[in-house]
Amino acid sequence: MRIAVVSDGDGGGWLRELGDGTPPAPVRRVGDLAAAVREAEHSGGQPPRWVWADTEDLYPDLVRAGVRVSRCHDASLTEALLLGYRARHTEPHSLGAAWARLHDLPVPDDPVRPLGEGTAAQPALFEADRSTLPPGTDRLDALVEVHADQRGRISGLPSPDRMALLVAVESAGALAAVEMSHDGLPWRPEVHDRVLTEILGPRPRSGQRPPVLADLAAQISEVVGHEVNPDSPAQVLRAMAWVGHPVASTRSWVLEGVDHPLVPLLLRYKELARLYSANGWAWLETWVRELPGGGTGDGPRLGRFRPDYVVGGVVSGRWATRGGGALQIPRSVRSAVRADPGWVLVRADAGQLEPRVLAAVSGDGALAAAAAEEDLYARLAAHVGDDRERAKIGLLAAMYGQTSGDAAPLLATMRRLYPHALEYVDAAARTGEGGGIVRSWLGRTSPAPGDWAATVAAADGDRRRRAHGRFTRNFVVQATAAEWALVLLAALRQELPETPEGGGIVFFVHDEVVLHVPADLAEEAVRAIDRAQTRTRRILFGDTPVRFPLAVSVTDCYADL
DNA sequence: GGAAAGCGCCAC
DNA sequence: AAACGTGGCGCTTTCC
Repeated sequence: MRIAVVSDGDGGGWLRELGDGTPPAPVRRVGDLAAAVREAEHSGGQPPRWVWADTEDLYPDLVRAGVRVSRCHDASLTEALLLGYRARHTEPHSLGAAWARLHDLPVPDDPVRPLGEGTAAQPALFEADRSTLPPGTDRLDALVEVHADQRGRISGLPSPDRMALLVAVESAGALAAVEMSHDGLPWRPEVHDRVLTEILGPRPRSGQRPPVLADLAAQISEVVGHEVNPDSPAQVLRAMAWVGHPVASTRSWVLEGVDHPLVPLLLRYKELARLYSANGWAWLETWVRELPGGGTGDGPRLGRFRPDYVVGGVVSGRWATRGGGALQIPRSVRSAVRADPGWVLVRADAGQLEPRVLAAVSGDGALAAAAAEEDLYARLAAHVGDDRERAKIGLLAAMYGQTSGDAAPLLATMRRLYPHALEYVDAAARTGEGGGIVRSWLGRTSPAPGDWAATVAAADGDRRRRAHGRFTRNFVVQATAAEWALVLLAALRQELPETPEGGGIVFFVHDEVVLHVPADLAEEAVRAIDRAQTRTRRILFGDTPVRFPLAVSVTDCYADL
């Protein structure tokens, strides 16, 4: 059963059951939307699929009210996928935009979502309507109409089941994203502060460098013979030339090739300055919130990092985040990620996901045989007759479109041993070089290049064509890997046991999920992960021999993993 | 004085 | 060993 729902901006809303082929049920007005949703969700039998305009608008308030739903149809994300399929990525995809296109009316721009509008913001129960529908339009009618149209467009596709699955898991991902932002990644502020102080020295007043950085900067200036700001690439470039070692850039790997006492100082400065500016005390204050009452008594101070996830924020279907740099938590501060007392972190990490995906989608028998193994690259090395590291470089080069350096001779070997796999990515690259679009396994579509005629005619047209070929070459693999991760996430939401508030999936990044569960639920969580991964492989690739092994570990601290 | 570009590093 | 895909983001410099 599907139930369309809109909120009234004041805690209540309207619901309407959607029958398959039968006339829709009458509209139901409810004063307490969260209570109505909770009731329908637990009324016995299979829970409904909630049809709504935008998960980011509706679901955070439900989650704050303590309500979780199992399934939804996010009309906005669905519209983006369907527009993308027709290579119309740049067109607005809100409910209002979809409705306007149905009625040949001017299409409104998508609303801009400023930072922190997710669950990170302070509770503001059922915020004002953010609809892009024209004033006076019945929002529930519009939603029902757009939803019916979307289902029709899906069923008209060459592979409707795949797009239906993609829509379902994209929507489930949106639910998971809101829940993860709400629960947050457990983060100990005092551990983070201790790490920073050990590496950088005590926290400085604002505007000053921490002691260790200040000392390094002074040493650098002393070696050069005059004041140098190591944060300025231009000044570092001049300083290197001044000491007799001109370099083309100040990138670390370039400097590493230079033998001069200035180099280790600069490299050390870069490393520490990065930590200070990207994940230093300012980051900690901005992004980690202590739980109310979490710091009482002798216990540790419990905090939460709550990034704002952007589902579908990357063309390939990977997620982006808004603020906090959640996709790049550096190893040096991961020791601050600790389970609460009595709880554990369960991490599941898909190893070698992209080559396995390539084996599955291309149907290459030899690569699939290697991908049936726990360590794909080791098996590859045996095939190729080379060491593991070089076999790995060869395959990655094939997927990324690298042609120079070490990879060139390896590629020829790869092409001979895994012809179908190589042809799969080569074909995608050829399409891209010709200005065409490619699709993932479930039908997510690469954006069409901008004015292609102008691109080709440009002075560097060849370079641009090849760059677009590398993009489409990688897209077919990366976008399908992202789908695998989305299906896993959706399956995991269903398989996981109920946990107390704050438990469940708390972090997700490309091919890795982190759960936070009471210690006595750890074993059950590990079993749930195992069931979810089995379902994921079967749902996506049927009876493929390819395995997608997940490294699962249970621990107190993310740095241990 | 703020926006945008350029650089560089972090993650997968 | 170093130019090969997707991103976020902070700092400096340049532009208006």
